[in-house]
Amino acid sequence: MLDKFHELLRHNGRSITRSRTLLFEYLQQSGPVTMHRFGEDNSEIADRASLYRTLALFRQLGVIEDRIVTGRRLIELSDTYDSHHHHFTCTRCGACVALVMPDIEAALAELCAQQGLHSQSHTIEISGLCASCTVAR
Amino acid sequence: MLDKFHELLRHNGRSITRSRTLLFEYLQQSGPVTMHRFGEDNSEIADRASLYRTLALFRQLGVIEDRIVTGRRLIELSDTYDSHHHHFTCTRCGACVALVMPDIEAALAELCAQQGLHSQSHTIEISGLCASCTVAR
DNA sequence: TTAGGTGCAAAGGCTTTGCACCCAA
DNA sequence: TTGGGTGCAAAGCCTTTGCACCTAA
Repeated sequence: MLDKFHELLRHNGRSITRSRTLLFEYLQQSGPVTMHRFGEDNSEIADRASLYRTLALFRQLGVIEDRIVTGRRLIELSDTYDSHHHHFTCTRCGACVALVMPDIEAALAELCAQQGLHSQSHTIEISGLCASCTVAR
Repeated sequence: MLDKFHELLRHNGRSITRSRTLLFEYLQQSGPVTMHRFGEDNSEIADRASLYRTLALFRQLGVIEDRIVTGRRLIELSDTYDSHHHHFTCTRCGACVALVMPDIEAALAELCAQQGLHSQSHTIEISGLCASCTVAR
């Protein structure tokens, strides 16, 4: 994944810098994070202005994507740099479960195709009660 | 829908004011809008501070929801106040197509149920090329 | 060597807050 | 009548920009 990332930078004529590499690695292990958290966790690695510039570059190159989950905006690696999955968020305890759903994704693409739409990417967010909370209620 | 909205306000001990009603009606006919657009379109109806306060109230009462589509944050009525649907956004021309997919939604709920998850709500966002842009390419 | 990248500080914009006045109940 | 709602202006933050210095290639 890191090699792929470096190759992407090279291919786009961008430098492979220490901070870009560290920020990419951070996102790999952090999972979805808020901008606030991202800034706090990486204040040692780069200046705030550079953090914003780096995220802007990552977005432009398709390395990261923004999502809103339960009203909060999150930053996370795009599918190309992380295994493709979706999330179920529990509205009671906040737990987040990863879901893989190849069949449903295929059906979505098919539905689009029927209407002449060429689907390239998608996000699916589900919220509700997780198993423990369903029982606890 | 408007009656339901007024009932919600009453039920929560909030006043039914002219601007709240007008802003609700605006959202009904505008569909998803950016904050920028929302502010511009409603500058005559209320002060900017009131617009923010009204949106905060609408969020708190579950009247509206925020979403990110193609990187932009949009404000729109939640399913309770608008017919439930999802969007396909064209990455080339920005066109937005509403999609209804009852079968896929049922399959999603079923998938969750198999894992002990009780699905309450979901959002599905798809992006790609619309019919015209697929041809134009 | 040099074009792109980064830090620092300042500017810019969006959003929130304080307070006095207004209006729905 | 009166407590919530709104307008106005100021304050707060988050994000971007300008510029000089630094570093990857």
